[in-house]
Amino acid sequence: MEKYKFFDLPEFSTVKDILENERTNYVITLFGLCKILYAGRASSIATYSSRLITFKPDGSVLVHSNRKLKPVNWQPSSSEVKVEIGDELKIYVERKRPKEVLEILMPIVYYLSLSKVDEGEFHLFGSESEMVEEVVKNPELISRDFIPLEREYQTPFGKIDLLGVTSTGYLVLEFKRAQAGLEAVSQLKRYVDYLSWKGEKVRGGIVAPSISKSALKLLKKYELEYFQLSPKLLSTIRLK
Amino acid sequence: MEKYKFFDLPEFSTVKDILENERTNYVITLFGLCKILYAGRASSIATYSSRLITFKPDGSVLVHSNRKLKPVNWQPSSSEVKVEIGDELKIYVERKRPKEVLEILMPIVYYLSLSKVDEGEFHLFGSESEMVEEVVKNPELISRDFIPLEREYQTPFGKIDLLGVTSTGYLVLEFKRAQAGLEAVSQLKRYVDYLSWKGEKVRGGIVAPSISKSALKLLKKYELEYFQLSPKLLSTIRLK
DNA sequence: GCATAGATATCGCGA
DNA sequence: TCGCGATGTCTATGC
Repeated sequence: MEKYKFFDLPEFSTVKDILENERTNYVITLFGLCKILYAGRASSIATYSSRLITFKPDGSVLVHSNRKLKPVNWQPSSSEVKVEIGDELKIYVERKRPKEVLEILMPIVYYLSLSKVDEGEFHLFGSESEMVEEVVKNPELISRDFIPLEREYQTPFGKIDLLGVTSTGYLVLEFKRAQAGLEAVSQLKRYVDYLSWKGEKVRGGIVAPSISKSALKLLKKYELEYFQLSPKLLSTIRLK
Repeated sequence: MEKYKFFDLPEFSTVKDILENERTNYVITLFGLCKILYAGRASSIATYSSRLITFKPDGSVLVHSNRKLKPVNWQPSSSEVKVEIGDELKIYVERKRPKEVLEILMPIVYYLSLSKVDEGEFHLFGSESEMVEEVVKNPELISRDFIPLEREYQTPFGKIDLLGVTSTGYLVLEFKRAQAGLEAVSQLKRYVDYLSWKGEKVRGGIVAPSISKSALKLLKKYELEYFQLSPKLLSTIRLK
């Protein structure tokens, strides 16, 4: 199988044939004029304009304009693609659950390319779960008397990142890899409320590299605590 | 200016020249073998693999594998691109704040394309703010005695979607365009707590098309309310 | 520039 | 399948 193929100003029939028969083998890119209708969880219209459209083997579809990271329109993986030929090329991308349809109308396709794209290996460092691991290994990062009990402790109102005990009772820890905001405090409060309702003696703390001023204010109103800790990045990758 | 250009197995010098001189005019797509290092808010390594790399005029960069919607690596708009030629082609994409670097190493570029992509018009229907508008116009959707006072009412602990009054006092409404979960309840509780601390008589309600079981349970624990309402989609766009 | 919250969020995980 | 929460979330908006 070739690494890639390229079609200059392809006929509609060529595009239809390729989208129907090669979609699961190649990443297919169309560049052309298109109008896009979307209906599903929301609905949208994108008027005729030159855009780049990408179809992936898993059924993902992305429609990109000339700016920003996010596509103008899209369809997540496990979508089905159907093509009809009329005055325009009509491409329907349908997703079953939730039921959503993307309708791509193209009066002209400037080019089409097929690329044999692979998955490759990928490793990320500096996630929230790595911070939790760090504290489990070194509980004294929180306090001298902190003993971790359970990660991802299930409550009826969500999972506690790390539940432990100190000399004064339970300690609920909510971790954030970036600055903690109001949302983090509300989330922690929810878990602490639950244990309190159960009659437990419980404290709660946010573990994050920083916390916003209003989040800190709210934290204090709720009588919760803040522990400063940053995620560890991979030492071999460095900013110049 | 041409609508697009295509280069089969371009020399490194050609890729460098184009990335340096045409990046603000065209959306540039590279298909080739690449290894990717990222360092910034987190850090990551993506091992050598065939991927599609897109550079947009605003500085956005996307690296796509063969599956899923989200790029493997990326850099948001306002990033700078630098190219160096050695044994491999080295592309550095740097973002100032937060300081982040993407390092793309390519032993081979299979093809390069330049596409004159436009922005186009875009309209979306069915957002949360449309639901708020609907309730402001028809307050009886909430209750006979509900009078809306202010949208996006600022508190020190976040914005209230819609603040109003009923015969029993203030009513804080938190809207969700999709099913409300625990997070929505915690958010609402935060606003209600604030007004309570101020000494106001206040009720709170979630306005959403549905609510999860545990969220409903938490809502009742907190003595908050639920109002069923769905976002309106554009009637001219219909699922078949 | 900072913070807050929405999003067709997407995605992975666990029950 | 559903629900929940992290995400290098991104993005728009208001202060």
